[in-house]
Amino acid sequence: MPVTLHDLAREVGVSIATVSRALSGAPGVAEETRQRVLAAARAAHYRPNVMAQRLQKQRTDTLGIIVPTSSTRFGDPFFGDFLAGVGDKAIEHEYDLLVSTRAPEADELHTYERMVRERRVDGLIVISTRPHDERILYLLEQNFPFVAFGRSDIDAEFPYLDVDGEYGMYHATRYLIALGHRRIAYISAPYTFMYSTHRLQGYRKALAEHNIPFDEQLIAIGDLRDRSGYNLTRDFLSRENPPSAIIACNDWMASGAIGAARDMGLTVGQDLSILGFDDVPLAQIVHPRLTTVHQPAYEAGWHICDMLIRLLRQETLEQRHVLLQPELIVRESCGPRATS
Amino acid sequence: MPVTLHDLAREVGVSIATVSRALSGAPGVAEETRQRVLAAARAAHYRPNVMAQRLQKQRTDTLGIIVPTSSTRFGDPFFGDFLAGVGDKAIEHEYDLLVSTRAPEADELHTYERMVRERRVDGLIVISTRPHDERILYLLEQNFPFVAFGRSDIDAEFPYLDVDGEYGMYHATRYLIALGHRRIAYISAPYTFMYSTHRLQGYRKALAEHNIPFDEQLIAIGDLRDRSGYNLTRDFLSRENPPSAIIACNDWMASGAIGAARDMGLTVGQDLSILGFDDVPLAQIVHPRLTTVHQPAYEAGWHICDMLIRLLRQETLEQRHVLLQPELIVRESCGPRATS
DNA sequence: AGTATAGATGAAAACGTTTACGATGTCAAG
DNA sequence: CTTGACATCGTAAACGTTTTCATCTATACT
Repeated sequence: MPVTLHDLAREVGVSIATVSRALSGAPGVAEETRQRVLAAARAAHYRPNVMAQRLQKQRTDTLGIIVPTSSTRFGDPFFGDFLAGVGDKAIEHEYDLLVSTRAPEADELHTYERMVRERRVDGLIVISTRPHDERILYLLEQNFPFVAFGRSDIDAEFPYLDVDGEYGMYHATRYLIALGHRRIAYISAPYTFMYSTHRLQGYRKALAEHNIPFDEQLIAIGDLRDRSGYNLTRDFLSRENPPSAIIACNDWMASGAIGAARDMGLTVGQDLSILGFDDVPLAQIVHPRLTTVHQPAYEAGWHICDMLIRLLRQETLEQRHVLLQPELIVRESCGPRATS
Repeated sequence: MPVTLHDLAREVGVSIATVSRALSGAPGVAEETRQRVLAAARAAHYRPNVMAQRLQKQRTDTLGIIVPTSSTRFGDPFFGDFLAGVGDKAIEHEYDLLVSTRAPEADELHTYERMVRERRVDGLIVISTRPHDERILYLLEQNFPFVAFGRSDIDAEFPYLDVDGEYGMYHATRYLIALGHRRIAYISAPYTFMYSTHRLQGYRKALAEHNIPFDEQLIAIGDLRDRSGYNLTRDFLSRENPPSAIIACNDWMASGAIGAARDMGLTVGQDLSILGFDDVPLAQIVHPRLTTVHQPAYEAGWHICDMLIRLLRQETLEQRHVLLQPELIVRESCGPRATS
């Protein structure tokens, strides 16, 4: 039913080859003919069949991203912003964006194979990288174009963009130290995320620089949700020698920590300092407003997508490894150590 | 380079038609041949070229959803959850999910045309419906399969799933009235969203039932962000006869309202009652925890996607119009009217 | 006038599938 | 032995493009 090149060709009285050339702007067609074709196309509301184009061109003009919905990550506004950045960039260059949630029961690599082997997409964006990331190893092995959001510790080079978690945590920790804190608890993200390690590094580096011994007891691992921030904070605060400050690996856990402190009768920002990571909108809503490390989610998505598109177009990337330096946003949840 | 049907055919010594039949499970191929083909396919790691299949079948096996990134909606975790529900359902039935952000400068309908006329997707999910929704009119006119999240006021029937905002607001308002409140301010969403009207209806209905006159002065329109909730609340509270309760059309504005009340020295839940809508994770984090109307975002996305797939498979929908009744979640942000 | 050249066009192959149709072979019933 | 039914398989068309190559015409040059 929809109008095809063939229809237009018959209409105008030329061959489909000429129509194709006229519409694509290819050289080798008389200006007068081109105008006739364009007029006919407009009149008939012609639109190309993209599937036919894709089969012919052996390109899908589609980018893919696979997100685990089971994890906490999808409901996180950080992710929504990231995706918005990716999407805006993609459409700017007329790429489609295929978002696939990972079927929970299925093997994760199976989802990647589906994308790669069945040629559903031209390139992939890999998010929340992990140590020894098998997805990256697979894509490298298949020689499939991708850009990762985050680094990994595998023994191979690949293009990525990452927010420098070590840098961010280093400065956050220094900030707390400058405020007089010495016992700073740290609520980490699970070590299955590569960034956990980096951020912890920054924390340790700042401590070391100020000759504060690293205390294993002050490290806890949360699940990124506010509930675990709450529980772990209650745990920390009920010890005999409680910390005077707590750093959480994301704003949700930090917000949970604020709730715990409040429930235990402490004034956050005075009796206890709490510092987050991400700077999601929530950070400005909780009371007191959260001092945190800002991750430019939208920009990161935008930039990664840009890198991937350049990769696909064979343009040389000026930088295959981008490390963004996050900024510490000082609000009200941290203060000088209470002199008790 | 990748292996095709043709390669397999040559390998096994049969025609590509037989190979195709064997792989697809179609009848008319000897069991012994089928096994040989399957073995060869496995050995060669054969995967079909989906673009070729799509061109041939005239189906894309892809669902589309278009999201405006400029609006506040994308960063909203509500939307992330919704999308997760859609994505999980889609992959369950082996559909791809195409997520397109609307190019901000471009005409919105242009994005829909791209999807429909160029046959990028088999069906669409239309979100945040509006009064006289031109997108719906367009899809109806093109006879293109879609399911809407939300109703509209246009003069035509179409399949949708909606959360009954009138029901939700009606019960929320009744709840406040039962607590003794009479002057209940209402921070609406912009009327460009269809649900704004419904929710306001529920509010008015509850008032009318209790013979409380509707006061235009108590209605304000926010932009869904916490900032506007904050500003409008300060505005309400600085009047000579301030309301004793405030309903906001989403949790973000409600959270902003909580901040404003706090800044003005009021204790939320005692001096002032605040009620939200959506029940995003934030609602449990703010202090006091927000009494709000729960919208099942994930389930809604899941269900809508299910409806769309059934539509595409020509199965008859048991219900073309689904109205979910949201539940009031009572927490701590509302209390009896202060007897001053 | 003859010929080289450039520009415009069409025929046809190709992309990798699915499927309608026809051909072949086998076997049982008449 | 003939006939029909059935199972199996191959041929070829189709899906709607893009692109290579050959053809044709008109112009310009010798």
